[in-house]
Amino acid sequence: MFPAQPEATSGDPATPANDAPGAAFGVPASPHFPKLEEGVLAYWQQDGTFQASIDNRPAGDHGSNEFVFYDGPPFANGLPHYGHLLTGYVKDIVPRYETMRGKRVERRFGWDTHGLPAELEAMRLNGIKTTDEIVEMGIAEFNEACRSSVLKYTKEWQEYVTRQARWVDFENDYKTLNPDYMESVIWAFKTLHDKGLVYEGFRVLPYCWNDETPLSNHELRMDDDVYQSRQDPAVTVGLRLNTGELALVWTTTPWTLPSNLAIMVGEDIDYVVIEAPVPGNPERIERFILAEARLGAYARELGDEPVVVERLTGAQLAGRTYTPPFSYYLGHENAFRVVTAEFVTTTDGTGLVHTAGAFGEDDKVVTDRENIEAVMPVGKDGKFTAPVNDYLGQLVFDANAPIMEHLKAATRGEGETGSVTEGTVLLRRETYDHSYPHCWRCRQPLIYKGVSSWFVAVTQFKDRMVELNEQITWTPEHIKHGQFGKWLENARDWSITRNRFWGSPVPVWKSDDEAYPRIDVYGSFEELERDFGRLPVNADGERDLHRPYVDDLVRPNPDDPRTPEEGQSMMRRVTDVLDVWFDSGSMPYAQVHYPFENRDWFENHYPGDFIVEYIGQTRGWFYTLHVLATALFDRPAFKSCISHGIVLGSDGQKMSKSLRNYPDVNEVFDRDGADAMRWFLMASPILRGGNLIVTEPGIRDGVRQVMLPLWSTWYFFSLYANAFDGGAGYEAKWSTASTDPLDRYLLAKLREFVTELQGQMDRFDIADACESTRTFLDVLTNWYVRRSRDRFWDTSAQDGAVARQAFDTLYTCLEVLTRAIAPLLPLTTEEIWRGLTGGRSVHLTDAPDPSDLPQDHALVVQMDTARAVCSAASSLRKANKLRVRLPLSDLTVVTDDAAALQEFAPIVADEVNVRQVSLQDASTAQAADYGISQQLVVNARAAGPRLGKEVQVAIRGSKSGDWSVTPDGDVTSGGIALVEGEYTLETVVAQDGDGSRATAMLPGGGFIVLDTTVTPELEQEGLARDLVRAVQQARRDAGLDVSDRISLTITGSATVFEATVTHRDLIVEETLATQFSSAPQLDALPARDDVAEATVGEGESARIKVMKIG
RNA sequence: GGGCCUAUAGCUCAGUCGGUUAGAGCGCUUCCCUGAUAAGGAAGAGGUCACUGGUUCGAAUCCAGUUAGGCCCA
Repeated sequence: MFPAQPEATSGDPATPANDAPGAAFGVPASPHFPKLEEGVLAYWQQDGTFQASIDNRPAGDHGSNEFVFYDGPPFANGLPHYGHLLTGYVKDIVPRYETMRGKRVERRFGWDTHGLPAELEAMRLNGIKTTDEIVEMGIAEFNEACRSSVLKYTKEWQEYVTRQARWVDFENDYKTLNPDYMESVIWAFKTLHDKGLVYEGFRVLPYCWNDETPLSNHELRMDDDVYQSRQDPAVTVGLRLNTGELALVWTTTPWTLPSNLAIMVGEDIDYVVIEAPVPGNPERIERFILAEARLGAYARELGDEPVVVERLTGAQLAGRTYTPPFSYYLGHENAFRVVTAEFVTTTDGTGLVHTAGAFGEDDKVVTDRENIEAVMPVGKDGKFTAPVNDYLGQLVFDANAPIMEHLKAATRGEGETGSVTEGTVLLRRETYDHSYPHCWRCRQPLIYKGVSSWFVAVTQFKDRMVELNEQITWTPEHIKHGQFGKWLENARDWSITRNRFWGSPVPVWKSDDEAYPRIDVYGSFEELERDFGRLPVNADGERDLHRPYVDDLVRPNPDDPRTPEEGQSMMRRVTDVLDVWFDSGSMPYAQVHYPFENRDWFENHYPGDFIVEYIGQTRGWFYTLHVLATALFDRPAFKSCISHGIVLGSDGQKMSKSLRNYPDVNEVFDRDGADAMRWFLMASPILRGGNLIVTEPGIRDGVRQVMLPLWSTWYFFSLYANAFDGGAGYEAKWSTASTDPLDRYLLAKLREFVTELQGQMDRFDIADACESTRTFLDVLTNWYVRRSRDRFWDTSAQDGAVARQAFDTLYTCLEVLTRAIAPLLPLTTEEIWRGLTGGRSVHLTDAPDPSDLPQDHALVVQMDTARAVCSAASSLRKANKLRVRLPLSDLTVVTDDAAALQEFAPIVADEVNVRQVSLQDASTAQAADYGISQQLVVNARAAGPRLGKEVQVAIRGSKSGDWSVTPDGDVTSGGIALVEGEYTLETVVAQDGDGSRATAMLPGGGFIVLDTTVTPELEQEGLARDLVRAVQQARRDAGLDVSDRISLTITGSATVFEATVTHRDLIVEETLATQFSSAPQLDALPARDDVAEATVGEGESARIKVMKIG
């Protein structure tokens, strides 16, 4: 009996709506998939199927049989959304598939735990806003709050992931906050340092002087009102070039002028030198340089039409030197030159930009390029420090006023000038309204400021990164040399430190006295213990590399000969923590605590075989994995990568909780199920890099197109296998021995499907695999099962041998199919496969081997032709208004190899309801018979290269009929001679035919002719079939089971009566009537509830009464 | 402002090496079929392959530019 494993599902999966046709011994006609899925999930849980699927497969020597999958760790301080589910499904499908292909695939779940989001959440929960308050609260307590916030939703995550049927190991997971993980991370830092690939420098960031902390760009976008309108003073200052002119620069941050290091110009911008008097000093004529496009903006100071003395481009200006506006950094190496920069525009200002290096991101890039060392005379409180002694202790914004006063005084040659240099001129001061960033916490205006940071010198090995990228397979392909490749080519050094609290520590200890410099870098607990005499331990006495415990490790500076009493300097850790991306990029080795453990394993499992994340990770995880892999191991970190697109809400916008523009995840699980969602996401273009709009109808579509057909086939099988031999049932077996053409076709088609599917899965082409599956299911249900139905209840001939073959074939097909697509629909296939075979789990089996199935491509092609014949014939019936139940005498099929279709003639005859299917070779068909003619088709692909332009003439000739064939077989079209292979001659038929027949072309060549003559005899049989149909409907309406025997009464006109007499056997057999009577008088049956009325034949009325017997 | 991607039926998307009649699913209209299927079949309507120019005997396809949208960077 099927299902062979009734306990596979818990409870009764049948829906209440399904009581009419009756469940087939426990297999419901229309299952409630979510409930079915929960049953399977419970079974896996209790059976330990997941672990068994791994244990089943040997790892091989040095893990040669392992497929290595890296889980990109999510940050779990929120609940999972569709994006997580999407990657989760891919992260499940690929390992499941590889497992069934014989590989051992360990899957460890990973958690990303460090970083700013955790800190912000902890600050919010504790109602604090500044880093000072964190220190006040205590770093230990604060970090404890971070730790609990990032692990807050792990339980929910586990539930979601389990519900989506993703098999992943939560017991043996990795967390970036584990001491072992962090030890590997500092090992990586130290290794990079030993290779000379990390250095300390400045990083320019938005900086809040009030909270005394740099902000991330992420924080800049925190609120819409971070950018507020603000009035600032703007000054235009002339700086004295070595060639004598005054280069005019414009800035809205006068306070950066004391730190000026260079002037930037646009290479292709046109500049002019003009002569004009100095404002407030009319006798003093100077030569000024500014962009020609900006002349008009300075008409007030320079005159409407100033005398242009010289014109030159930015490129010509570059290289000149000048005297800085203030004298603090006079003599600074490489500084005070005119340099070119791409971002200089002439939309405002003067077309010359002053740069102070460490007070702007672009500025920093340019000064780095020019080897100008940044200066930083502004302290962490935003106040000036040495050597800018004139404004010492003043907040930079407050210093704007005295700075401008000093410039003005120097220009006029009177009053206090501070440290303004000789010859510097203030041309204009104005007030400027602009959108300016403010701190999202304290609302004070931010400044851009260089802060100390450690960098990975990516630029040193980026060429190697580009080379190693060639070894990676990307999906979609264009990522390789596009988004990712371009990013690599333009890679900059990576700032890896953050002046924060919750993260892996920067393992660098520095002397606290510059007089006795020393730097120590540590890469393990052991090294720390060696130098400090103890390990960093937390309050519970456990090894812990987090702050503040690691900061407690302090020791005297060995390079300082003084004694502690003499004030010996101490080695103290730099207080920064590492960028969280350093954590996640370290995941391949850190998750196994390499190199402290698992050295051998790691060496043989790196690079990983496969990763998947969304396309934005080309700048994130994909990138940091690649940087660290290249720098540390000179290998790529992964061999193959899918970067998928973005999941959008139903309105095409980003998913947003407030807009409620996407269906709730749990609602979908509860209503449609995890396999339905899996199918929806996996069959979509999102895995090719496109975007995806999540809609409820889209999800249900997959259920209707794939899951229901698959299930219905299984239901059909179980229904009739169990009903076999009067209910005794038939134990179908795995067999490919059937000689029936439909069976052979199905198995050959199945083989081709499995081959195709595996090719797609091997390429991780999941979307195409889904499409192939959908196409095959269509063949299975809408051709094979539909055309084979009567064989399944034909238990008469040869002791039911016909039915047995059909059952065995369908069993075999379902068994192979469920194994083939088990990764794509793991829950549904599990239920079916277990019901079918009684085995433990489809996921413990091997993927199907195509060679177990018969190969017969010719048969597949022929059957597909037969299907085309049926389709064309149906179209003719429709055009001639001849219903399919009305039998016709003949359908003639004329094709090139008609004999090959002989085997399928009965199938076609039955499908299109004709008495006879005549087959005729095209070569022997007489033109006169059907009004056929020949048509010339030019093969442009073949003829084009030889004929060139002439081919168009030949094509026009073939279409207009201007072509000929000589008796010798020479073909000419449009006057152009064609040679063998450049043309084909096809037989065509007039598309209409005359009154007694209808003709139609077949898509692959050939045509069909349908005899449309309706004789009285055919008319009568058609009527009888109408009656059968009406009786079947009556059976259904009466709620009878398909195998119930009935007593049948039919009444109607004389025409109806005669049909029941002539076709009594047909009616009785088709409707399982063991008692039958009919009468030539409609009213012989009264019009009552249990009597059905029907219109049959050409408008004849009939009454039908059906009664169950026994 | 820069880089990358996308633009094909009402909707969502395929479209191989450039080959002359551009496909699928969904939706719509009409008809048909139904002893598994909340189904199925057929026909029909629906296309300036975003636009402009170029290369070519021939362009949805290759090239350049334009427009619109998306992602990332600035």
